[in-house]
Amino acid sequence: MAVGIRDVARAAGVSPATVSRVLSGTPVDPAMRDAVLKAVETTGYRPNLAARRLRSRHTNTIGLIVADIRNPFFTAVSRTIEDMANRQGMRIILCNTDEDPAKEEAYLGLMEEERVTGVILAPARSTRKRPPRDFPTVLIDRTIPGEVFDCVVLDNISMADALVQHLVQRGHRRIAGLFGAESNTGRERRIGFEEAAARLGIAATSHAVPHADGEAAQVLHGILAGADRPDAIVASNGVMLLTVLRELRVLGLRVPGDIALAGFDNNDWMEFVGDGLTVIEQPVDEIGRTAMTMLAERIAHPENPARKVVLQGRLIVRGSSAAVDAAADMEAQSR
Amino acid sequence: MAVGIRDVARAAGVSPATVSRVLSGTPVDPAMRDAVLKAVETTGYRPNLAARRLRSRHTNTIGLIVADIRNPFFTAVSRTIEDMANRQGMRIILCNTDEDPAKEEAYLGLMEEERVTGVILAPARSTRKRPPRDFPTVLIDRTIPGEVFDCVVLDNISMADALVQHLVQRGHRRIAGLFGAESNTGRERRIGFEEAAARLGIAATSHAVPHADGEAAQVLHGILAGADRPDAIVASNGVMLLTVLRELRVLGLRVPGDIALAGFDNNDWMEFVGDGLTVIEQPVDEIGRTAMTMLAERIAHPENPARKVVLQGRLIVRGSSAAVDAAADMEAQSR
DNA sequence: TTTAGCTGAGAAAACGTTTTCTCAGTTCAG
DNA sequence: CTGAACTGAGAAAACGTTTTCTCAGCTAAA
Repeated sequence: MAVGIRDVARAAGVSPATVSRVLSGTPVDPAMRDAVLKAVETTGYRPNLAARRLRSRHTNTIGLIVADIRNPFFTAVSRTIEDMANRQGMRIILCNTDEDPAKEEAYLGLMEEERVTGVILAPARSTRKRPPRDFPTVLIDRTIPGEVFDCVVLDNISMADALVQHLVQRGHRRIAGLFGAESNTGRERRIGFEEAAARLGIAATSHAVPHADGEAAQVLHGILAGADRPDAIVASNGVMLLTVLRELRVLGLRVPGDIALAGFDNNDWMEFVGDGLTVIEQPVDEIGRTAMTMLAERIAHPENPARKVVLQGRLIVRGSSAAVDAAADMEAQSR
Repeated sequence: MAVGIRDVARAAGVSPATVSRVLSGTPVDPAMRDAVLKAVETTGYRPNLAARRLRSRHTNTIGLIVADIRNPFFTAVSRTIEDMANRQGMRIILCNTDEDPAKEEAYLGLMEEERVTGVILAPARSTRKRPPRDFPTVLIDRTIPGEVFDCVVLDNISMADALVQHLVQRGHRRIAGLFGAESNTGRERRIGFEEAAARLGIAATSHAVPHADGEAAQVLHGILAGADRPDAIVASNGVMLLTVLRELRVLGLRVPGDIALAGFDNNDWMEFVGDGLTVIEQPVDEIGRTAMTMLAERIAHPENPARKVVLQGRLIVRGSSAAVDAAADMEAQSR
């Protein structure tokens, strides 16, 4: 029933080894080559990848482990990675951890059983220590505290700083920042936020927002309904930004009329809420490409020291006074 | 170096076959069982999935082929599918076709080489004929014209109808519909749109919008800048909806003040643009679950006739007059 | 007690490739 | 012209499992 390499060999009048050689590009007598290719055609032969992987000991498979593919940041990075992998004849196995270290652990174990060529991992928030594995790994989005690892991350401190700077430039003086406390990403953004506020001498307060959605709204309610309401909010990630929007609507506050709002991660709809949301856009494409490249280099040179690549994001200014800001920027620069 | 099943067998003082039996749950003497499990522990044994797949002839892998994982509809469905698959000990291979039939074809070929257990496929727009494959397949989102196949799709006609009905109920009388002409999904939604308009006796015009983004904007411009501008627009999918929003902003038209806008596919940000966008929400979770279930049934009963499952969406009414509508609905129902 | 049937575990085959080994036929230097 | 080195393709081994085969030791029926 199923046609194997020996059937092709028989049809072409050669040995299975020769068929294998033709298929893998090893130089072979042209006449034989043609006969084999024709036999492949007529028999409808399809190589069995499981057998190939078992014998050849490379799987051409990379594992991609993220918290949740529905997070647009991960979606975008995944897409770039899948594209690159496909072009290199590689397969992607996609895994969602839901920020659960146990699930992450289970998937990493699975990757070992798959004998993957490598793994690109966005660690769960609370991952503390990465047990050494048998495969090369590149971290994206987050690092693991105290561990030196190949990773490609955003320059969170600078980007948060840029956001504050922008808001101050727009005239805001009472800025509240909402940050996740459990990931290094959230912590770094908070540092950048606080440093910028201190440097610019404004009254900014940063808050650690619990991950549970209900609690986040509660914290937020306290901030917004309090005595001196901030005139601008910085949200540390996409989920938080939506939570803020929801709470603002509950309180009947308009953006940007009553309060300004800025955040991280750009999405195609952001130009349409209010007068447009100002955000830091992550270089998702570059992150994906860099991760794949680093993985390839790690595979080629297992003994090289770990590298940390820190990429810059892009401030996307939106809103009614965008033109004004641009003018101010130019003026500032010409000085 | 690498520890195999024979190493475990040696450590446990049993034969490799027994180790295999323990691991696969075949009943085995409890004492031996414990010895094997301990040996697995101490040796750090990890089964080699390639070998297991080769010998056992099932891969526990399902292929998931979509146009673009960045489309939130596919993202959501993928997530559900990955979850279910994981729970059943199955792996997912993710493929993006970019609506390119050649890429789709290549990926289907790849799935054969992987000897996948089955495939869940969202056909490319222009896929006309599906060559028979060696694996069970379930289609999602779109069908293939003239082919009878297991598939799970939205009741596009009814849903488009519901959208028109809703807009008319809100007092709109000149509705323009924008539909993709190349997919059966777009065509069905157009039919529902036109049927509803005819039945309700309103002046609705439906347009086939080319896929290329530039052209779409151009067509749209013609519609919106024309003599009698429609008072409501129905966008057949998420991409088109964003194109409309963009064009409306270019023309300085406000939603819903100057013109109403409704569409397909619900997203978490839609409550924040204008007074909220009214859409048909697809039952993404149910689509994913159904697809997986159908795949399992197809595998169990290869000879059963193909089934087409048509699911209903949910009309999510948003916007300033939502309360008014709800009242109107209740009144209508009490009659 | 004898023996037919059953049970459970080890031995060996099998899965479909790639890779190593081998060897006949060539080439080329001395 | 001889023989050493090379070339290219077939034969056979190997990859790490699961499954089939086999057989010793039991159980239970006659």
